[in-house]
Amino acid sequence: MSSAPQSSPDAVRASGASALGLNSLGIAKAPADTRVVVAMSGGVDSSTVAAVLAAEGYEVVGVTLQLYDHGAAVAKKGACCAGDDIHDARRVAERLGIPHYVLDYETRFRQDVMEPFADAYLRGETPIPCITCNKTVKFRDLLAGARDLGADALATGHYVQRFDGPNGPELHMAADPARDQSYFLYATTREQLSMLRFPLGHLASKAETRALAAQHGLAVADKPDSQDICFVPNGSYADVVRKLRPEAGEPGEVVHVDGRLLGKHDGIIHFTVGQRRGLGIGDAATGGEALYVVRLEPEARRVVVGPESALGRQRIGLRDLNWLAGDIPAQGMPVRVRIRSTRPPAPATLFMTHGKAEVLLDAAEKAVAPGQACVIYDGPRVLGGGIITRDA
RNA sequence: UGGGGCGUCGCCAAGCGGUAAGGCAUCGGUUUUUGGUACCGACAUUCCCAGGUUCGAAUCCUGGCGCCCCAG
Repeated sequence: MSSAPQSSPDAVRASGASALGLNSLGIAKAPADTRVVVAMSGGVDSSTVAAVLAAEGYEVVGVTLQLYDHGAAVAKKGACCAGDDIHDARRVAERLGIPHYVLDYETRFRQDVMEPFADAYLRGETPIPCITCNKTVKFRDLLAGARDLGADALATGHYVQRFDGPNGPELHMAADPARDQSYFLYATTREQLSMLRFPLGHLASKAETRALAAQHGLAVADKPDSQDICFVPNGSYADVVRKLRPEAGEPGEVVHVDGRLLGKHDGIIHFTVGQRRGLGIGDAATGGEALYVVRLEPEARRVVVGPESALGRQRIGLRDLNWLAGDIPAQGMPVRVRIRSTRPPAPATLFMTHGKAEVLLDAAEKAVAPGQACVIYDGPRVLGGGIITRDA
C-alpha cells in the first residue's frame, strides 16, 4: 500500500476534521451519501481521480466535455482526437462501474475560449486558453451542471491544493512543485473553490498518479501527458486564429528598437513578446546578436525587436484581477508573483490604486508578455492574479 | 582599365603553408497542460574561378572575374 487511503486526498487542514464528521473531501456526509462529479478528460489524472474516489465509496458521476471538433475547428483530416479522449473516459467509467455523461459544450467553448483566444492575438496579446477554459466552461458551466446533478462537489485532476482556511477555501500550489498547476487556476473564485476538489494535489509526483492508475487497472495509466493547446492539433495556433478571424494575418513591418526597419512579417499573430526564433530577419544587419520581440503594436501592425537587454520589465499592470485573500493595503503588499508558469514566484510588491492592480517586481523580469497571467502568491498560497496589460 | 583595398556557409566573421573557429539565422530534438524562453544536436570535404609552386595551400605565384575607395 503506497498511499494510505485514509489520508485524505484533498487534505483538510482544519484540525479535528474527522472529529467534526467530515469525510475525506471535507464534507459532513458518509462517502456513500456524497455525490461527486468528476470532470473526466480521458487522461491519466482525471481517470485516477474517478477511480480513487469510487474506491473510497463515493457516489461518483463521470462527466466529459466535448469541447471542439477538429474536423470543424481546423482543417485536419483523419480521426477526431477529442473523440478518442471521450472514448477513453467512457471506458474508464465502464471499468469503474460509474455513470458517465458526455456534455456537448462545443458552442460555448468556441464562444468563450477559442474566439477570445483569436481576438487576443489580434490585439497583440498572448492569451492562455487553458485559464479561460477553466474560468468559464469548466468552473462556471460544468460546475453549474454538477449542481444540477445534485452533486456535493466537483473533482478534477489538476495538480493544485485546496484547503479550508479560517476565512474560507484557499488555493495552494501542488505538493510537487514540478507538477504544480496553480498558475492555470488562479482565476478560480472562492465560491467555485468551495465546491471544487483536487484529489491529486497532495501527491509527491506524477509517478504516484500513474501507479494509482495502474493499481486500479486503468488502461490510460501509460497514456502520454497532454501538452500544447488542446484545440490546436498540428502545433500551428496561427492557423486556428486565421480560421476564426480571417482578417488576421495582415502583413506589417519588423522594426528595431533603435528605429531601423529590418524587414516584414506576415501577421502580428505569429509573434509574442520575448520570442526569438522565426522573426524572418536573418539577413538583416543585426551585428550578430540575437534579437527578440520587445513589443507588439497592433494598431500599426508593427513588431518591434531588440537585444535581450531590451526585454526587462519591472512594472506590470493587471486587469481582470481575481482576489482570494483579504484587503490590499494602500501602501502596497509584499508578495511573490509568477509571470509564466515555469518559473518560481519572484519577489514583488502589489499595489491597488484607483481600483487598478499593479505589480512592481523587485528585479526586472525578461519578456513579460501582455495577455499572459501574473499570479500572486504568499508562499505556496495563491492570493490571486490577473492578466498582464500592455501599458507599462 | 592611374593608384589602393577586398572576395571564406543565407548574414557577420576567424584563419596568414599543415589539412575550414565563433556569432546571427535556419532545421531537428529535450524541457513545458498556453505562447515564448532556455538547453541539446545538425548545419562549408570546402574557402570567387582557372592554372602553377609545394609532401601539403583558404593561406604563396600567375591570369581571369566581381566588388569597394581615392584620383581622373
